[in-house]
Amino acid sequence: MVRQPLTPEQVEAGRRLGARLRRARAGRDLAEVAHAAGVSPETLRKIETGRLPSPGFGTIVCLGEALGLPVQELAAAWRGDDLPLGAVS
Amino acid sequence: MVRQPLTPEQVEAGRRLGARLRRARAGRDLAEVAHAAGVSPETLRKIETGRLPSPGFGTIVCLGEALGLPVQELAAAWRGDDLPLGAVS
DNA sequence: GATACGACTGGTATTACTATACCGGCAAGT
DNA sequence: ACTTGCCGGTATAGTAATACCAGTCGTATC
Repeated sequence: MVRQPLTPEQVEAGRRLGARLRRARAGRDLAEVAHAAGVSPETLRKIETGRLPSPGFGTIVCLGEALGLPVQELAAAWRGDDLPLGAVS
Repeated sequence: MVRQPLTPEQVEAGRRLGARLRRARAGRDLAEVAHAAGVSPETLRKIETGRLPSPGFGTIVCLGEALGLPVQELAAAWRGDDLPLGAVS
């Protein structure tokens, strides 16, 4: 085996992570935040919409910094330990 | 542009991250830890040696859990905010 | 000393995915 | 209508993740 496709669970995790990031960004301009984090706007948008389910570690760290969001939060969102119930939009 | 190669800084960051992981693993068997984290031993070895400078976010989260290492620590190692001086083996 | 065992290393190969860019479309605000 | 910002689709270079292999080092065992 070489590299099996992402499991649905990983895709789900990516979606949670993206939702968390989007919520943290709130009003700020997407392109602005992306630039501050050192990633392209396109990439950030795809992460937020869950189309990049498992971004690079550094990418997430930089985004967390740009958003003032602790990495721990993002890890929790990724694992799903974050929104135990139907929390939030 | 499509995806420019990793910058030397990113490679450096990957090396720091790998070193941190290796230190955290300490005595434990590499294969055992890798299995616990849900990654292949080969992959973990490459991360530890810095040959995978920018692993997936989920990969690092799982490894951190398997090693009992907070993600924040790993993020700090990645950024270099961790070992200000010549700290440690 | 030679052999064997165990764990780590560097190299190569392969597939799936990331990160980026460009496009046309759609909704809201001016 | 025009601009601004987000969206989904497509395309592409480069990487992640995995596997296999041969070589090395240290510790035993013979």
